[in-house]
Amino acid sequence: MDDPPLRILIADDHPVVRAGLRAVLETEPDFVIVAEAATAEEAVELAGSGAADVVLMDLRFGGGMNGSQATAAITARPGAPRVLVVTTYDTDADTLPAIEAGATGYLLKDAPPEELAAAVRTAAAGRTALAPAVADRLMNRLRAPHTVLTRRETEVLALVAEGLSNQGIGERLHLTRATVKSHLAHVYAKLGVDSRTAAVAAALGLGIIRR
Amino acid sequence: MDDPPLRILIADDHPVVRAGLRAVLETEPDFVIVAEAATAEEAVELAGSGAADVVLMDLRFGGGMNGSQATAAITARPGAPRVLVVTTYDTDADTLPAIEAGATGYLLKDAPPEELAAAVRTAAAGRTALAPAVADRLMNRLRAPHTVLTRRETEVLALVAEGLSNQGIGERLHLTRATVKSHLAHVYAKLGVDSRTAAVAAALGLGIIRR
DNA sequence: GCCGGTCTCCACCTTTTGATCGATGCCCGG
DNA sequence: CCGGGCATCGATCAAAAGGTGGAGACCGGC
Repeated sequence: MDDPPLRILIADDHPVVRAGLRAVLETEPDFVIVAEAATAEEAVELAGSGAADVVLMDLRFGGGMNGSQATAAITARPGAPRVLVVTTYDTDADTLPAIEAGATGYLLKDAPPEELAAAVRTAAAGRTALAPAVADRLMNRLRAPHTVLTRRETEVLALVAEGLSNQGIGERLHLTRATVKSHLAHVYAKLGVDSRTAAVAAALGLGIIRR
Repeated sequence: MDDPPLRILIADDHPVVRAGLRAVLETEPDFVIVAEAATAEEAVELAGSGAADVVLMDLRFGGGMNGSQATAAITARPGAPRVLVVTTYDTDADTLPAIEAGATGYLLKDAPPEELAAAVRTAAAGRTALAPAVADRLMNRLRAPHTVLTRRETEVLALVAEGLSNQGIGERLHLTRATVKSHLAHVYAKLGVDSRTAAVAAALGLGIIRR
């Protein structure tokens, strides 16, 4: 084993998780943790210096840029390191943007240590490393092509989810009641529902809106 | 420093988090990690053996018993160890049951290592260790004494959150529309809202209904 | 240059919801 | 045994939401 070491950058806002990933990965003799980042911005900066082969990226940071945005920023550059998303969350809302952003893999934090190490090697080699649960969902996604709401529709729907009336939404967005209703009618059609509450429920399930 | 060591049990379904907590806590010379549990059931069993002074408890496990239930099971016994909840989630839906279940403290995983160690000592001494964010919310909770919906009201509200109409809810529960409306009127009053969608939003925030 | 999607708005009509009065029966605790 | 909370229903009325069938303006792509 005289291969060059595999250089890893850990990006997570939780000190405990950083320590955990470090502890798990350092049991592999050819892995070297070259840096840790506590914010997405920091991760982008450190990844840009070319010091790492693989970035382990969390998706949610306390504030500011999120993990998907950071992933996009990192992978956009030539000669960028591979980004392996390691997160707690396993929903469409989280996975899809991360994968679109150019993540090489997506693991869940409940993965056993060996799987984690194996995924890092897979990612370093440029191949995709997906957690089984994530892989499953992606397959389903391909079968049922996904609902795309326009920006305006999503915006209106988000306000519906906050309990506002059409009138209230209109005032908030400087629109008439008619326009709001029009947007909502389109949303209902796309989601296959026929009431605002059902739309909110469906959208929460699909990860179109959050919380 | 010839104090007896402080014996700690780590309960979390994520290997990475267990490794992280272990790594962080082992920097304290008088801390000893006596065991790790990957399920809530395992945690209850290990805590019952009297081998630990403090249990670090996650709230969400993959399946089966959750952390609050495990906390209740552990603290119910005489001579039980202190339970310190350490989790990612910071919502009423998570904190309140845990505290009611007898947790001595509640920390978030983004706490800095020193704070974590300090909290373990505080908990071991039987004093309450709360993350600032959690403490804040508890204060608010005391000011606005909490909403208790009756079983029927909660049941109706849950169906509203699924997008059913009053008529549909009535059919599902074998009630007339009038009864459903009556229950909902009470729900609105208790939650301080005036529409079904707002009620769903509020209830999700308060953890009265889930997902 | 025209087509399609998006965003904006209007009018008319039906259905649903919410608000406000009720009423009855049940059960539990003081 | 009586009050109060709970659960069940009724009726009425105004407001909101949803359905239908439009229209004009903008913009990007073929």
